[in-house]
Amino acid sequence: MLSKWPEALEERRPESYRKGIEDLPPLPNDNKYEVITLRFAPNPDFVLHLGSARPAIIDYAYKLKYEGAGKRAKFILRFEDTDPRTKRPMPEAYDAIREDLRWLGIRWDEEYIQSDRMSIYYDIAKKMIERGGAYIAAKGTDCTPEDWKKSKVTGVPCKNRNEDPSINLELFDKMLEGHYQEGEAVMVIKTDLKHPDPSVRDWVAMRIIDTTKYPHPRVGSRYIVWPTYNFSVSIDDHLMGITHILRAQEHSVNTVKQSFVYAHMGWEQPEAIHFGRLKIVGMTLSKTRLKTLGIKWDDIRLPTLAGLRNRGIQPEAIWNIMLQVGVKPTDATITSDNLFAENRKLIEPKANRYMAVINPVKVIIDNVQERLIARLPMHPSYPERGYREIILEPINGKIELFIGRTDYEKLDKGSVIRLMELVNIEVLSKDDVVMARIHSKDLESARKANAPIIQWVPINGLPITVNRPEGMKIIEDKGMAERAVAQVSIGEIIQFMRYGFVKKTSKDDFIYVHD
RNA sequence: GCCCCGGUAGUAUAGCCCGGUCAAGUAUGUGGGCCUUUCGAGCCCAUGACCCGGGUUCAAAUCCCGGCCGGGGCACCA
Repeated sequence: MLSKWPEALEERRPESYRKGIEDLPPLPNDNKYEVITLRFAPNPDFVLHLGSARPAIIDYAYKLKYEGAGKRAKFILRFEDTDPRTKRPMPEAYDAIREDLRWLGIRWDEEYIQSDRMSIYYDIAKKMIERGGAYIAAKGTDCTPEDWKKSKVTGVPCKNRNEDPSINLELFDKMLEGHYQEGEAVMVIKTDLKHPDPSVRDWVAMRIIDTTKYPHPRVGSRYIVWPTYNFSVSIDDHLMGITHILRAQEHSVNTVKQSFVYAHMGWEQPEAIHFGRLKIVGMTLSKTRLKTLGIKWDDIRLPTLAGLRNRGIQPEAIWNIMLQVGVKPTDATITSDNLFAENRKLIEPKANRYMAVINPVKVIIDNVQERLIARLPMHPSYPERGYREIILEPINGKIELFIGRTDYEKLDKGSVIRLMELVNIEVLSKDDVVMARIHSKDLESARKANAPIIQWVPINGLPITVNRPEGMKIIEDKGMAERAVAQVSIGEIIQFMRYGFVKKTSKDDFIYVHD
């Protein structure tokens, strides 16, 4: 079992994942299938976000679960890009999605792109017509697209529905040859004209898209006849041997629609499991809304995987959330605090501690005779990671340093505070700067005086900027950090004590991860 | 309007198919305590839920009916 884990995950905390995976309910009729085959089928019109990552993680979790139980299992990645007009694929999305999946520790056994498989869909379409499972509604025949639409309301089949397959095959060839413009001809699956759900009645399987006007980013204008979602999915799921389909509730009617393709072709329909919608309070998971924001898809304000990755969220945190939410058909509402709490558990032991102050205010400690030395642990729970020292030399009997604005505001004349690991001071006056004198040195005295313990930065600290997302805004927190922060490598997550976890992005820039 | 699918503590989830062991488990949150030179983590204690009404039954979170509430679908989108 453990050997099946991608290295990225194995390095971290495989036990907890394993536990979550074991707890997943078994898939229906799992004994019936020799190889449990699952697929993740994104539309490459955008990158993955928290909502679209759910089926990917759950599918992959099931693969691991069954492999762990000694059964064969397969995970297939399939790009569904059969609409160059209204859901135009984003050329960068193919690679971006692959990267998102790899970041999640997901590996796929096979990969397909639907726009490469057009001849397969044409082939099956012809077989469907031959078998009398589909017909063409076309301009200039006794069954125009308008007639077909009417037939769904009246229940009276339009003429081509009962025609000999050869007539419909001929019309289909005319579609392929370009005799018809957009909207002038469609191939329709015969279902049930009296079905209680009107959308199930004789639905469109093939339609014409003018790819000279809307070229496909991968195959350009090579094809004008395109399969619809339900048709291409039915075909691919069968041809790829998919045994179980896990998808959102919004697809439940599609299972009904697709059953007619399976019935006409004499194929066995895969098991479908539908789960409810995932909502994150305060974040939109609507692709169309995210796209219209006009900011890049990996921006730290967005709930895209790329955005979360840049923000400093660990892939395991996303796994944990998804496994907790599971596969129930009910909707689930989680908060970003849930995600941050999971992430905190993961980064807390790794992140070393440093001091930084936001909006610095100067403190002058007067009448200091000897130098002061602070010895700070890199991480209080792991003393073996070592310490660093900050030495403050008095100049003319004075030591100057910075504290943060919010701490400054809580001070009054006479307040006693402890500068962490350094000294206890008493405030003498408070103007643009704080004048203070040494009150005592040891921690016990600070406790006795009920002195708050605050972080500080020496006068020669490093200027820093922390970019802190708040809703759709990014707040720039400007401040100073102790010089040891210069040694932190780019990309590393550390904690600025009493402020929060931050990720270093350049010499003096940081991203606020969460508190 | 029509057609599906749901409703267990603040949130998430287990239990429901196969009624009793459920005066409902777990996680997280919240309150309190311990620990700790930040925060967090950790440990201990506490808090808190079966949508409502009928029915079946010796017995209902679990089965049936009705209501209410929520979600989804009703495309030549996926």
